[in-house]
Amino acid sequence: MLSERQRMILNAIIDDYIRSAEPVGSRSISKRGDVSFSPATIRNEMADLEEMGLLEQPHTSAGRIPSIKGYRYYVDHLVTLGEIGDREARMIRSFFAEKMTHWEGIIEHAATVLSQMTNYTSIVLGPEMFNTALKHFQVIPLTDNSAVAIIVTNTGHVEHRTISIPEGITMDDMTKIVNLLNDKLAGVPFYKVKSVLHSEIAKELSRYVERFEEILALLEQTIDEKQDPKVFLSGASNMLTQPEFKDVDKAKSILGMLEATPLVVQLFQSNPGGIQVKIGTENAHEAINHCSLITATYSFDGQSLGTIGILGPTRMEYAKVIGLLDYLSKDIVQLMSRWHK
Amino acid sequence: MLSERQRMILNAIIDDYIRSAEPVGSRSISKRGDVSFSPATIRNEMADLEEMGLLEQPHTSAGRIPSIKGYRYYVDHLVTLGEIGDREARMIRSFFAEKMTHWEGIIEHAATVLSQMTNYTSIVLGPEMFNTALKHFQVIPLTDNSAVAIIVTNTGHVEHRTISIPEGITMDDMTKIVNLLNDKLAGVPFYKVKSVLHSEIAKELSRYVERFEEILALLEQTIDEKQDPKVFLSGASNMLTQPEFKDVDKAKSILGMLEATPLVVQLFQSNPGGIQVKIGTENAHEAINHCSLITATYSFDGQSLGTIGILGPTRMEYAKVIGLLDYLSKDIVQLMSRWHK
DNA sequence: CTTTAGCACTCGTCGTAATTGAGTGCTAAC
DNA sequence: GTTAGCACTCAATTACGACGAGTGCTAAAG
Repeated sequence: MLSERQRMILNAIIDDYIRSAEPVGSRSISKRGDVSFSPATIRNEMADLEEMGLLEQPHTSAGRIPSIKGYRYYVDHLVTLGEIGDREARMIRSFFAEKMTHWEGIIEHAATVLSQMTNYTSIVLGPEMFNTALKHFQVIPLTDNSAVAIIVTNTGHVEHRTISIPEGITMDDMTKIVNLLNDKLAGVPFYKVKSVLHSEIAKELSRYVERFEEILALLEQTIDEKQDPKVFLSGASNMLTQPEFKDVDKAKSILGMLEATPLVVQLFQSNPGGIQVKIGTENAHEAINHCSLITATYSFDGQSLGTIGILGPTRMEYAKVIGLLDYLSKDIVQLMSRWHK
Repeated sequence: MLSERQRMILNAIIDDYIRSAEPVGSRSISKRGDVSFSPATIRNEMADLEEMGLLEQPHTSAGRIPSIKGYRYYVDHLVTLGEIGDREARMIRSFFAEKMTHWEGIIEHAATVLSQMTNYTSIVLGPEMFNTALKHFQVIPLTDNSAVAIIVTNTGHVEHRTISIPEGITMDDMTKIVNLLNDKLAGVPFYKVKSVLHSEIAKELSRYVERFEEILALLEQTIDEKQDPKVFLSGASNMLTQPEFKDVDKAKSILGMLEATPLVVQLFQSNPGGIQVKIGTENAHEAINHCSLITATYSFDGQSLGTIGILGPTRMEYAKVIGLLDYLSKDIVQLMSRWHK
């Protein structure tokens, strides 16, 4: 348990360090308005805080910097969400003024705006198909032996793939099957599609169409294909602005990791919804052990539409970022429901 | 005009510099097997080459490095396309073994593979809709007042947008219009869509549907919407491997530029098809004045399907990259035609 | 006339040493 | 419990000399 004074000092140190990126000493804390004790007193408290593991010293004769545990305490107990600044308010307003054409577009654009507002990197994860339901399925012939298959989900998400059509299958057969699938599969969530296909549809289909297995297999594969969620990065170069990554090797390992979609997806796992903060080594990947990741999941009507994450150094402006993310998330949900009212 | 010996020396210097990233001196050239003259002789030639603007000296008492003009000469006259290495051959083979589901996917994946093979950054530009023709247009209702509009081009490219449906428009009217549009617009190239809409369709439509203008305006806007081509980056972090960008600021200005889609699109303008090399200041943007960009446009059936660019330092392995790009481009075209045979 | 050996000169790089100063911990006084 | 004073530590900065790679020029050799 921390005393009131200790909390003030911890707060002051973290604030200072977030601003300056340099170890902060007792003197500079003492000179701030809010903690009016002498450097010596503050030094004593600082030693205590260090013993508790909330602060650390890069070397003797340097000031203190917050430890992971220190940041954790700060985020959990100390941070007060800042007001949205003028500049931010303007950016958000113009964000909502733009015309949006896809779900993904909204989230992506939000991420771009966020990375500009914060000077950190933002990461967007597309929606998981898993929980959504099929709305419409269609095959559009392209040439004699190729076609485009299009899948629309109830959230308005669209997937498409080019498929090649086996020799001897007529477009007519294809259409029959696609129609039947639409009848039977509309509204079925994707995780059930496979079983419904086999239990209800296969038999019925056999009456209408010859060689139905072949076509069905093709379509099943088309609908069911697992794929990594789309990952969209914005402001990755902002990472290079941070003094902690002035060392190219560190920067490279982070940027390199961000380019590997599956690794990024891992970072976002265990997402209980709402806003979540992962600090330093709390993150799933070693490359960002000196970073913090703040994530927000946007859902509408109970279905996750995507996740936005802001990645910065552990010394990141938690108050600002959490505030923005929170604010924006409410606005986005509102926008979506107005759109879908 | 260069003498045979000068060309050999220039070639040797550039090769060396590409390998080592360090200014190369007369001695080290002389010690290579292929140019057996004394350092003094080579120094004389080097001074001449410098006078011609093909080489430059970072400072007195350093070796020479190639100038932009030097690289240009090298690329235009000296470079001999290397054979594809074992490792590369294997990667390309496994690339073609994977199952592809969209056009874009092929090009994107090719870019990923290229960036891994070369350790440079690869940039993919999606196809220009402009030249393609409409294959199919469809509107799929989502809720009472929203729908997904889907556009399929004759190249198998799919675009989609969510639109909101004005109060009082029935799905029935919508369907009628969409059907008519499909009849009339199928095969019409996009740059003509707008005029065809107005000249041929508007009048006919007025017979069927009330409030047709409103719907038509909506759909026109949907189909005609200009948008920047998709830009896809791969291996951007490879940039940080290059010793010339160990300075974080330089790296940041490059990566920052790569994140601005319109700027990247500019870089790719003036693309006559085939393989093109832009060296240093020949590039459209200052941020990559120390980079070279090698681009290849992939077309099939006369229509551009996308462009791949490889971005590296001016000191880049031209022979290897041009060779790979050339090789891959032929394979991709072949794959596409087999797919569409 | 071309090529090459020899040599003085330039200038960036590297390693070492000296200096500086921010910050601490401890002790003793308030 | 708080604070002033002081000795001590250690990273960062600066200064300096040695080193060496590489050049340009001159004069001799082919």
